[in-house]
Amino acid sequence: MTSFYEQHMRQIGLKLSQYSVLANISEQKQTLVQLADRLDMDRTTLTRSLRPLLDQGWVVEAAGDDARQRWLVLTPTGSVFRQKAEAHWRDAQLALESQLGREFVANLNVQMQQALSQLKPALPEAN
Amino acid sequence: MTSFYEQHMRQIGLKLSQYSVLANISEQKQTLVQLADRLDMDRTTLTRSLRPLLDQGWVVEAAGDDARQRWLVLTPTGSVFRQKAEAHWRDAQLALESQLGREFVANLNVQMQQALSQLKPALPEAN
DNA sequence: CAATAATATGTGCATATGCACGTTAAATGC
DNA sequence: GCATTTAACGTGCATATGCACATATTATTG
Repeated sequence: MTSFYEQHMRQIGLKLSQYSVLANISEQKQTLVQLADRLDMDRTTLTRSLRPLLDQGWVVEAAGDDARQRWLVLTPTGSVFRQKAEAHWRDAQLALESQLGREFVANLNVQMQQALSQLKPALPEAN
Repeated sequence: MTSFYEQHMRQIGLKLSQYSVLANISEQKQTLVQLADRLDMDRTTLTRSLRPLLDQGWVVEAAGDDARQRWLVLTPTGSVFRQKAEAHWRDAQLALESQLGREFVANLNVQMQQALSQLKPALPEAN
């Protein structure tokens, strides 16, 4: 399934993980750790997925009162690109649904969410 | 979920992928490609997962009439170890079921199988 | 039967990922 | 107010994976 999405996102030069980040940054500023928590991904992996988005100017880092933190903000350019990316994401979604059935995919999403929330507390090495 | 199984298999020094191979070799000889197909995994990844099993003497390579092929066979020692490994696998399965519910896991298995079989023909880059 | 195609396999290389460690800065304890 | 602990972050290193390529062997075709 991921390779399905990868194929579609490649058309605009994004890895799936990069889209995932872009889609969750939005305009409200967040810290790296906050974002990593939200995405259920490793903090250091996020650092690396983020780099290209910073290089492209879609995301910028802003300093706050706490000098350790780096606030991440989606730029206007990033916002425009994000909309474009979302269209491709929806294409992928539709293509996937045409293979598996709309309900099948919807069910799977619910179940994966459920599995994640129930398994996460049981894993000591959880992100 | 994989990390769940990894934890349990680590107790007998196996990676999940290695167990997966061991569990599917059985005593009937197969080629690398046949086994890779059965496991839906990349041929070259299988080569590498197999190495430790060969080193431990749980699997041996036998030559046949076709000099290109290497027939893979589970040894008696391997068979004994496999049974031990299967016990740990079942432990992991039970632990997982205790977290998610027995039916939930069963359903997931069915759905994953279904998704795989329906998606695979649609992917040009499928293994 | 020679030339070409197909098959079975290993290996180099690039990439994604997570953990251990280091560094800087804030918070807390006494 | 200084010492210690905690927090936020980057980076080195190890590993798993898949693709591209190389090699050897069998099949096919003219």
